[in-house]
Amino acid sequence: MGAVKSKRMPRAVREQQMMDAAVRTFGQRGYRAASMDEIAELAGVSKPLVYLYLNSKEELFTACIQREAKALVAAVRSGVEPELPADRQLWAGLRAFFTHTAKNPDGWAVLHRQARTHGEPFATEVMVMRDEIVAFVTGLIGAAAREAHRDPALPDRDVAGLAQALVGAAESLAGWANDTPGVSAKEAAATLMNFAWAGLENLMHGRPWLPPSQLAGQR
Amino acid sequence: MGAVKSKRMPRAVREQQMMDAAVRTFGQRGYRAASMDEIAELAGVSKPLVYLYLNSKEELFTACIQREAKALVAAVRSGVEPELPADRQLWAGLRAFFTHTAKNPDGWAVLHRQARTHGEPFATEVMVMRDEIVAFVTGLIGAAAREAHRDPALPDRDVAGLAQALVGAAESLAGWANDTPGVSAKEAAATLMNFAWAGLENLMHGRPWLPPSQLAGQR
Amino acid sequence: MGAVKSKRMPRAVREQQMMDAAVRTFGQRGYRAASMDEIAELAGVSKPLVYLYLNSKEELFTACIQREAKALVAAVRSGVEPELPADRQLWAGLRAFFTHTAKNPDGWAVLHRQARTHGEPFATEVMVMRDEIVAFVTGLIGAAAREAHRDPALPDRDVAGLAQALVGAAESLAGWANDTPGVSAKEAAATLMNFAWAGLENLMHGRPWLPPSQLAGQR
Amino acid sequence: MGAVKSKRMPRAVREQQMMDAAVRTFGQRGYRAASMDEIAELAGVSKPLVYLYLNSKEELFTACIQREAKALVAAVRSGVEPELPADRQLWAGLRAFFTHTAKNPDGWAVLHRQARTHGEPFATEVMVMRDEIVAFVTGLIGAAAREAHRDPALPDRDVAGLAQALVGAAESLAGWANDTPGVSAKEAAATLMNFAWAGLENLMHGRPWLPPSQLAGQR
DNA sequence: TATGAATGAGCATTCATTCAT
DNA sequence: CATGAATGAATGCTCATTCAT
Repeated sequence: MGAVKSKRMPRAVREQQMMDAAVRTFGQRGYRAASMDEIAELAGVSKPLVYLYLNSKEELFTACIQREAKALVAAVRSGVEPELPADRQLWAGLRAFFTHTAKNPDGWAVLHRQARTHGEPFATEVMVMRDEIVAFVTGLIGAAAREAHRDPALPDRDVAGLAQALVGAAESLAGWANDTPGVSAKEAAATLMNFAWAGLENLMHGRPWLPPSQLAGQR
Repeated sequence: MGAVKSKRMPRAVREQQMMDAAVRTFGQRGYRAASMDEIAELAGVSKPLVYLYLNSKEELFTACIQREAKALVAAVRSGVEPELPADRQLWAGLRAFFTHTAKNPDGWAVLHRQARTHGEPFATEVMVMRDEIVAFVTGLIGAAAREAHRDPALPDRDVAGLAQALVGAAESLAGWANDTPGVSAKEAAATLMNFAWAGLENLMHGRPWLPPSQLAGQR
Repeated sequence: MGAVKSKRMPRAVREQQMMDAAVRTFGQRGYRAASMDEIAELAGVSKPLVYLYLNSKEELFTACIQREAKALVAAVRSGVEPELPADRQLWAGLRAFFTHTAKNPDGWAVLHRQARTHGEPFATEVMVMRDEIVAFVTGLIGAAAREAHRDPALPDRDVAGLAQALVGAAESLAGWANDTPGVSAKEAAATLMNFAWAGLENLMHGRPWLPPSQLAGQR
Repeated sequence: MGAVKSKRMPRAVREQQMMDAAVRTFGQRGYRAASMDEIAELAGVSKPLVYLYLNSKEELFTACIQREAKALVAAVRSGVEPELPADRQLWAGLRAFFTHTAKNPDGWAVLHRQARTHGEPFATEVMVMRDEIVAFVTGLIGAAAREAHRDPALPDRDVAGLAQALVGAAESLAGWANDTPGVSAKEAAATLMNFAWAGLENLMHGRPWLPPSQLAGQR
């Protein structure tokens, strides 16, 4: 199960082993509670080698964040076919997302829990990736709205808020699916589609929910 | 700006000062990175006094979690009138929630980010509170479904998933509203209602979104 | 069993309560490990009062040593009748000694274990008392030697060494008797008399044990 | 006087240096009063290195106790020739004992004063060694009793008490010899043999000292 | 007489980080 | 390429001691 301990491996391989160990340790213990000793031991190398390759705890953590972020974005992207209608794209993206986070719980913990918890400069790293995903979702919602021939279009600001809500719900459900035995990636995706898409459709077709004070005039 | 440094205060007062400082420090730095020295200094007292009153870092953190959880639940409760229809109850609850988290960003950070990130025994404390809120939302969705004379009723399991998604989205939007200048509590609440309620209504009236493979037969 | 907690007691009484608590705590925990908090609590008073009456931990410990030393010497003295022959005086003294140490294990622990373990200035306090007892025993041995019409007399230096050995053996047996269930004061005293007196008699009558190198000429 | 401060020594050597420093510090100050800072400084290393090699203050103290106990037992053992008659074995053992304690006053203080004073788990460590020595002495007394064709034999319980007294006297004399200038190991051993052996011989030949109440019938 | 409130100083322990080989 | 040896700088926690009432 553990990596076979062998000497003289190429640098790239060793680096990946170290980062595997680091992601696991950071994901489970958190940034502060993870010790370089533990990471080095788990990676099967000496501590100075970790420093030789990755310079410092901070850089190591940053490298982990970047690697995991890249992997997550790649997974979502590779699940989506841009030709399909918006809801099927979203459905595919969510399934890829929940599948990836379920298969990489430590990586997901690093991105979602640890990186955002331990302040600058780590939070920024994740924000870049998150914004990329938010932009993708924003694009989908906009496209759907256009498909629905909605006129006037949903204000950009509203679209942004909805995308944030959707991505937030997805993040939260990912944690829930990982922590709740018996919840599959597909089920989590379906729950979210049910929760979100029908609501989005109503919006797109000009049937928003309105606060009570505005009920009189508009509903 | 800071409280006037005065000596010899009754224990109850000092304890609140210490916990204020602790919530702020824990919320911003995280459990591990926060030092008792910093907390004591921010509270304007010496470290031994913090230990005399609050015993240990762990107990102090737990006390913070409990105080903030109680305050949040109380805020949401006091915003809701149980006589109103389900959507207006939810609307009121969300406004109270976003208002409270906006006014207590550090308390919210302690509950949402730090407590859940730093493992047992802290996570459990928050779970109790969170489950209470999830149960409240679950009740609302169930009530709404009954009001809509839905038959057959939404399966319990689906309701649970939806409640999780809604609460998760709310938690995420709270962070977003806190971090994005110009987003008011009311706006966040409206975004979430729009996102969630219309979708819930579709579900309640038996119009779920269905994955592509089932489209042929069911839609 | 514990002291009844009542306010406004005369100083002398309070002081004794504090010293009782202190002797017990010092005896069981040791000088360093005993905390003023624990002593004050055990005495049923507040810490500042302990300081008001006894000034400092060091003075408190010294006071304990002196009180217990006085009590021990008084106990031994009161058990001895100076008219009796030397062996019966010693026998009476030893019984009184073992009886007292058995009834005051904490006091004895303070004197024998703690005071001598924690360096100056405490060791000196005990030495004064110990030397008094050694002098008493030295006197007895000398008297016995004269009774035996020993001529030439035992050299003073030998007598001193023997007294040291006897007192040391007594101290050690006191600990042994306290720690070994079922060993009475009388039994400990008898063991020591058997061990010591017969040997002393041989010496007094000019039949010393001699090291091997001197055997040829003297035995 | 002090060892030349040199860096980069093999672990085994450094460990001995640390334990030398620890024995000295613990012996003079006591377990609680000794600080790891002081030990590290005396050993000429930094504190983390002490922890790296010896894990904790408690383990360090235990390691000291075990090292010193082993050394003391080895010293006594190597001084004894099992072929000799009992009194000469005892004489040889005592000389070895007093010689060793005189050469290692701090080690002896650790074993005799500090370890037994500071409760579990340290006291147990010393007890093991002490019981070994008591057993050795018990064996000698028993052998001597048989050599003396004593019949009926001395009861086991009496032999045990005598061995305790002898070992206790030896321990006490070791402290006395260390603290009293001009008392050699040989002298201390001779004093104890004089004090003890002649008395033992009386016992072995059936001439015990009896308490006054029993004099009438038995002497 | 008696105490609740408060602290300066110290201690065991840990950790990220660097040399010398 | 790889590591055993080593440390400066915190950090959680405790304790003897004092002050204001």
